Amino acid sequence: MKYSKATNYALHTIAYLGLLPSGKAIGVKPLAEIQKVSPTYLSKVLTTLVKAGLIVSAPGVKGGYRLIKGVEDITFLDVVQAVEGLNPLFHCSLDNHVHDNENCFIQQTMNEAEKKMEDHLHSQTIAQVLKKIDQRVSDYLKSEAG
Amino acid sequence: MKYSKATNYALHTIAYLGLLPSGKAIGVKPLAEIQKVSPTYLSKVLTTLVKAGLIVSAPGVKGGYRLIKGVEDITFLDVVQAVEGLNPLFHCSLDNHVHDNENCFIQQTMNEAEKKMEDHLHSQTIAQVLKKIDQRVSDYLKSEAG
DNA sequence: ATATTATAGACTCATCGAATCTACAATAAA
DNA sequence: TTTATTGTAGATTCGATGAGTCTATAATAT
Ligand code: SF4
Ligand code: SF4
Repeated sequence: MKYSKATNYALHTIAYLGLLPSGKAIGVKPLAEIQKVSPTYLSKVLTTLVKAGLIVSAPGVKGGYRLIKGVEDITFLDVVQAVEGLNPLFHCSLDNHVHDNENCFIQQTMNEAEKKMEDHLHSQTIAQVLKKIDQRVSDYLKSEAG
Repeated sequence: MKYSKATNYALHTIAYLGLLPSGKAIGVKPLAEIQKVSPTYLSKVLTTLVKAGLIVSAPGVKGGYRLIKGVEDITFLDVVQAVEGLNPLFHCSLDNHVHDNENCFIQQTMNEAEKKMEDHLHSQTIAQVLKKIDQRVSDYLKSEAG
C-alpha cells in the first residue's frame, strides 16, 4: 500500500503555486520540468485538482494554473483526497450481510485509524510547507522557474 | 490506495485463532472455507504471519496454525505490518539529494500522519475484537468450524 | 487570425495484487 | 516404517490499476 505518484506531483505543484505572486498563473510546462514528469500527464493530475476546486485553470496565451484559496486554507488532506479519492483504505470483504457491519470492531478500528491519519493531514496546511520548507528547496524551485 | 485483501484475511484469521481453545491448532482448510478463499493462497498469507512471529505452524496430522501470544498481546499494527510491510506510504520522488530530506516538511507531514494511523492500530488488540465482536459473527465463525 | 494553453479520450505499458498449480518437506499416527 | 496429513516454496497465470503517451479538440489572449 502506498500513495500514488500523482499525489506526490499534486502536493509539489500546490506548493509551487503557493510560491507564485498572488493571482499569477503558470503553465504546466515549467511545472512538469521541475518535477521531471511529462506535461500531458501532469496536466491530467492538475485537472483533478481543478475539479476538486483547489486550483483554477485558463487556456490561452497568458493561461495556466493558479490557486484559488490562500495556502493557509489548503490542507494536505484536501490535496490527498482530491487525488486518492474518498474510498476507505479498509473494506469489509463480505458482500452478503452475514455480519453486522455497523458494529464490526475490525472495520471500526481500521476506519478510526485511517481517520487519525486524515485528522493530521487536515491539521497541516500548505502554508506551513512554504514556511518550513528548506531554503534550498525554495531556491531550487525559484531557479527552475526561469 | 487501499489495504490488500491479504490484510483482511490475516486479521480475520487471527481473530478466528483467538476463538480456539488455548494451544489448539487448526488447519488452513476450515480457515479458508470460512473466508471463502483458496487454501493455498491463505496458506501463503499465513506463512508471512508465521515469519512475523505472530503464529506458529506445524505440518502433519494434528498440525495447523495456532497463536503464540495471547490475543491481548497482538495488536492490529502487528498484523497489518506483517502483511503490508514497513515501507512508508509516502516516498520522496527525488533520488538525487537536491533537497534536504531530513527537514522536508512534505515528507515529515505525510510520515507523521501515517504514524498517527499506526499509533491507533497499535493501541487496539485482537482481544478487543473478540470482546466487542458482534455475537452473530462469533456464532457464525463457530458454526462454520464444524 | 494565430499562437498558446488546457482538456479529453483512446491507447499502451509495466507493475503488482490475487490466485492457482505442483512439487516437496515435515510430522503424527497406524 | 510406512502412510496419510498438513504446511512451504516456486513457478506461473490472470486481471486490475497506476503511470504515462499520443492526438485531437476547445478555449483564450494578443
Ligand atoms: S468481521 Fe467485520 S470486516 Fe469481517 S466480514 Fe464481518 S463485518 Fe466484514
Ligand atoms: S520537497 Fe521533500 S518530498 Fe519533495 S522532492 Fe524535495 S525532499 Fe522530496
